Amino acid sequence: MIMKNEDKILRIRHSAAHVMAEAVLEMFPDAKIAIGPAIENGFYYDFDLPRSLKTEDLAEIENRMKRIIKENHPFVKKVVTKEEALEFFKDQPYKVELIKDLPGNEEISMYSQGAFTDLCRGPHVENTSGLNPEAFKLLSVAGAYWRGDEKNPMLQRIYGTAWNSPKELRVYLNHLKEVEKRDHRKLGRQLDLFSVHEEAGAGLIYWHPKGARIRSVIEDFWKGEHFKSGYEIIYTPHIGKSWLWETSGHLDFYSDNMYSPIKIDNADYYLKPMNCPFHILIYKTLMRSYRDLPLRWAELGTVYRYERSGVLHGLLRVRGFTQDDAHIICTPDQIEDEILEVLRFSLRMWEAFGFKDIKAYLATKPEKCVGDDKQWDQAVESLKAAVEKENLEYVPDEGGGAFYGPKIDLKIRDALGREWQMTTIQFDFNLPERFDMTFVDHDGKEKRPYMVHRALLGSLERFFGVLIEHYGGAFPVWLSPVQVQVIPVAKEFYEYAGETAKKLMAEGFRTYADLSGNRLNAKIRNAQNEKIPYMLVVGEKEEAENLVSLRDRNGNKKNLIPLMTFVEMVREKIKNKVLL
RNA sequence: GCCAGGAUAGCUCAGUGGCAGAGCAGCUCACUCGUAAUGAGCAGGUCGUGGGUUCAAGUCCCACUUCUGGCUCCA
Repeated sequence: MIMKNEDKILRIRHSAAHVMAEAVLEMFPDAKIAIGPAIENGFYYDFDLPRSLKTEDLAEIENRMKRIIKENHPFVKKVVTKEEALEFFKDQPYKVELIKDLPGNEEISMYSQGAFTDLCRGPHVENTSGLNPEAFKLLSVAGAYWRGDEKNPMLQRIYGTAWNSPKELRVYLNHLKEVEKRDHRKLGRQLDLFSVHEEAGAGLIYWHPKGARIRSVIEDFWKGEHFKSGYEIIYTPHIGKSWLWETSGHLDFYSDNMYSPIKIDNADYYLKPMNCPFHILIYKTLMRSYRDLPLRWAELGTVYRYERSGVLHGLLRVRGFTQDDAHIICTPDQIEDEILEVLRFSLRMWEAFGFKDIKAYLATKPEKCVGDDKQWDQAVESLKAAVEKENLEYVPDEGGGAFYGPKIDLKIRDALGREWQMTTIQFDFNLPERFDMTFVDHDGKEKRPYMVHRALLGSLERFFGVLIEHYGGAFPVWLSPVQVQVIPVAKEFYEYAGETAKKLMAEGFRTYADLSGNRLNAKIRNAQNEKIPYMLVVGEKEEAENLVSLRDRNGNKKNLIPLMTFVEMVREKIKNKVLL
């Protein structure tokens, strides 16, 4: 039998989950088993156990799994009726629930290996010997609600990873190590980029000078690109009275994510969780003609959203963040061009920051929604047309749109192959209605404009987190907080080093001279650890003829070159936004 | 919020009921030192917070805060 590789690895992982369940049942004969699917890179199984598992238990489960694998049990499939299945699993309440929920026409099958039988659609490897006892590893124990619903009991989930060969397992474990090394929280501290202060509030980010330098470069670039692309930039307040949020509907459908109000002069003010209502108020300060549209208004708008304490995560999940937000307000016949242009803009942005692998997710009309079918169709069509024109791979999510409009989300793949959802381009049929936005059309009649909400980078915090991990802290020169470190070989050359740094600063570079008491080797090492792109070593030879000796962070050297040659070279690299 | 595991010097971590430790970073001093750590010395902690058990608590118990890995959700 020939099977595709993907199919084979799924069988291995799914079978590993069954073997794990068998091992756990050996240790806890009264355990209730829930579900155990194959997932990306591995598998898990959920159990209801008499006691909580410790990390040490994983080793024992692993050993039992190895033994079971070596015992060479075939995986045997058996097709049963619903009644037979219910009878067989009568002591397994989770299985009973699953069986009861199976549609009547579906074939019900069970798979057995050795002493273990599970309700399962399959497929599996033919025999436990199809698993390599040295090519899997149990990774962690975690809590997980039965069927992902927090009203249900919490089960214990064991995560594992399984591969074709021990070598593949080693590669994957190394990948995990690399992920850990690049963790933005770790690099954020090592490179002195940002911090979070528990005593001052979780999920709130402090940007240190070096992180803020990067942010400032990002913001400048972002603003420039927006002006070039026909956007205006606006600024709006951080709080708004309850009238605003009642009108927008946020107090009805978004209040779980909003903070309690602040009382000012007997009125309730809320921290903004979104920028849209503010932008709309600006729109409504004038009568708008079709001649004024499209309007493209962007804001680096800082919003605050309540996130449950358990989900906060470094820069990637926070309670206060700055969206690179914009609203496009246009007439129905402008919408297709506008969407295409936003998408192109977004792709240009990602390219500039070094991300090339991008996938689109298109979410269409859900059952419950506002707006009429014609609007939805046109909106979805314009989204589809745009991704197709750009030859972007896209995954449709039928019925996955919000009640107020369809959207495209872009997921970008980073250097480690992980996908991050960043860009969102979202129609809104709700707010124009609620705020009674209008424009005067050719015929002199007031009509409702289309509104599109979009964030390209998503939020600056989250984007920065992804950027740090993508580059492992070694940013391209144009983004590096320090671009050039001037390193004198001994005290007598400190003056020349200082002058050199001053000249570079005058040329617009971010640069320092290392005038510490350290020795040359230590200075190089420090610059290297800070991942500074360029080091200029200066000593007697350099000072005599106004030269510098270049060493980049990859260790490449170019000795005794004129300072201006270096300046021209780096200027080119910055212009082209290359790594080094 | 829920499940599990953590919180000890600025950082990384050791310390299993009996005098709070190490390395790095910091500070001081010495060293004429060419591409990834020069050496010596000094200083640094209410052991996350509050309560309890004990002759004695970093260590055991309870509550809270917060972090990590998940569940749910999302920029």
